[in-house]
Amino acid sequence: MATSQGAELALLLLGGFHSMVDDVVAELERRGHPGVRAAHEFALRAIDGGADTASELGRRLDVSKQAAAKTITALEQLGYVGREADPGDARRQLLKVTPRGHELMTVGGALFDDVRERWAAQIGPAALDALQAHLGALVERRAFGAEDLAQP
Amino acid sequence: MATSQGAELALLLLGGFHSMVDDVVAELERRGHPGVRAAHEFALRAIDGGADTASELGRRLDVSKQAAAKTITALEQLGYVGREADPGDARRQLLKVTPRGHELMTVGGALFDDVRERWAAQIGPAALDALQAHLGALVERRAFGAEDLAQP
DNA sequence: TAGTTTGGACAATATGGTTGTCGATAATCA
DNA sequence: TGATTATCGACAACCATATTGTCCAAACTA
Repeated sequence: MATSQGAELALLLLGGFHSMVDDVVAELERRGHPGVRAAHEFALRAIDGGADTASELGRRLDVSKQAAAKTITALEQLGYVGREADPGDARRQLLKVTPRGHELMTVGGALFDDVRERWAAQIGPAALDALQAHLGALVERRAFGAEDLAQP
Repeated sequence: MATSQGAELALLLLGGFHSMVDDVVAELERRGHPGVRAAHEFALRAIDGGADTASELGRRLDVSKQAAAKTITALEQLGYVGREADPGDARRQLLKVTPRGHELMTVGGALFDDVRERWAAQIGPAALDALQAHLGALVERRAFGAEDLAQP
């Protein structure tokens, strides 16, 4: 029966994601950001976007707060985020993206855009825009979905 | 700076994949195939497509043979594949998809197609076909990429 | 036949996720 | 106000899925 069209599509979506991410991560390594995972990138964006506590990050990333806390620890050890006590709430540890963290976001974002541009050159900018727009319509954005990933 | 268009696209690709897979896995559970992960589905398809040894499966899935072997063990325990000695090569353990395995492939494929149809209804069949075709052009199919996945 | 590849297994390890529990602080409401 | 409830973050135990490295036996190959 050959692979179903639907399964094929799923594989393409995953393949596309990995293709972009592998590219970006490899280049990031070359540009002074070794040890970065795609998940870090996305978590960092979420933090910068307002998820300033571990619990909130967990909610936005749709993972448990414990998982989020682990990611934060990693990000902290890599020097991308800092934590400080919240003066208004003694339970909270406020997260703040460091300058190096912002640098990573900038570089990472540019690299993602590079890949996207390469893709645009291949199938045409209009087609890619349409692809992205349609995908956006299909996938109700759950704030910031960044799960998965692997390869050390 | 908002999220870069490129990063956005990557997230959408991942989100789309997860959206399809979560749906299919949940429905599969309801239809008598509990414990199945998307990775199993894809591995099974690869095996049925000719990856009849652990090493070969690893190559096609682009993971280590050890990882492939573990997947095979899982698939075997779930009753989806069988192993038998290769009469022509004493090192090999030949893999064979069981009838239940084929049943899973059929049902799983249909479920993926269902999701795809729902998507087609949302953005129009032509748009979805174009999306898939373009994605296919961008992602040089590496035989059968099925990595990632998570949530127990 | 000697040397190299290959298939599969085992062990150790890493990553990234999960529950569950807990103490401390905040928030709510009776 | 004071008691209950909710939330934050941390710790522990665990699980799933990968990874590398090592190893042996079997199969090519020069």
